[in-house]
Amino acid sequence: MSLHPDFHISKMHELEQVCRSKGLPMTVQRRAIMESLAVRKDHPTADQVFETVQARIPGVSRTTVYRVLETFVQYGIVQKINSPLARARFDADTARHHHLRCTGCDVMVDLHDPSLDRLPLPTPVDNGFQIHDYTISFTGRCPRCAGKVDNRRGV
Amino acid sequence: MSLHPDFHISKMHELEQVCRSKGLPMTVQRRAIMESLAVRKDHPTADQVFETVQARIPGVSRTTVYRVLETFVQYGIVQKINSPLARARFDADTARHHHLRCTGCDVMVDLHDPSLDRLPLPTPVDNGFQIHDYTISFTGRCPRCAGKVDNRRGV
DNA sequence: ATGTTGTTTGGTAAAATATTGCAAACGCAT
DNA sequence: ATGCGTTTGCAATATTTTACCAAACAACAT
Repeated sequence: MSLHPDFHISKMHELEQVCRSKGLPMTVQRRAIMESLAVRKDHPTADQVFETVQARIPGVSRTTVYRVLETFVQYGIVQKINSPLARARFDADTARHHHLRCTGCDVMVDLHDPSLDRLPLPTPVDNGFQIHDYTISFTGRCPRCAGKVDNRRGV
Repeated sequence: MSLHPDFHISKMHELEQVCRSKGLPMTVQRRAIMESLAVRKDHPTADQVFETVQARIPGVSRTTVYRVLETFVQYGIVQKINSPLARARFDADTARHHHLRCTGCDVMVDLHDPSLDRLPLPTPVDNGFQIHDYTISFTGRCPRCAGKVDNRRGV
């Protein structure tokens, strides 16, 4: 377990703090959505979060889940993560870390590795880009898919 | 210009070779789609490619563009690249390189930097992942957006 | 406890994005 | 030119995401 075992608990505290300091109401939906995301170690799409939240709040609207996730991203307590697939994926861990995606089953997990967190940031050269941050996306095979062939070559 | 100035020309040769060796017909659509992608320095979505191709082949179908891009990805002559946004983006450059995305306008450009291409690959530890490859996604501000505030915080 | 206020939610609709099935058209080798 | 297998375009469909607005809710002050 690379993450703090009580990660989702501290994440709920963070949510409370942000809501309080920004004057945002702490709704049951926001609570359930954050907890559903923070207890997972994969990086679900908005619809996958919706399915999980539905089990806890039967009448919840899909719209709400999409909207709340975007709100969380805007307040910096959830991040959208890099994926070449077409759907956005979300991650409650906003500290710098990296991701492993299995090219067999598309599962995504975290990689915390301090030695990868101190890459020298490229400086603005010919393109003039000011670089602020980065994440590394590793691709490979999870243990369950190690034997199979890729279902999505090149992705 | 970090890429070879005749990149799109050699890319067309590569397409011809792949089609020939795999027995794929070289259609005008495939030619136009590859060229439309290869001449760009940004990394368009399938629909953006469709718009460009439309200008050259007025009756082209959106379906064809989506389909051909996926075919190119399967044959390894185009890659889907990492983006936290919801839409898949495509890149005709399949050599290892990295990407810069502006958090202001979402433009994506390449970063070729050999010193970033030899990162030590993490070995399977507790998670058992066999890592094959990686790309680094840098975020920052392009020259045009350097002064503005982000339109998508945290993305 | 109760009311007030501003925000959020749910539901519907629709926009945006992506995929499928099939007949007609096309590329390529002969 | 002819024939074969593949690709294309179209139309329909599926999937993912956003917009709108009346009703419900959270927070705070009574």
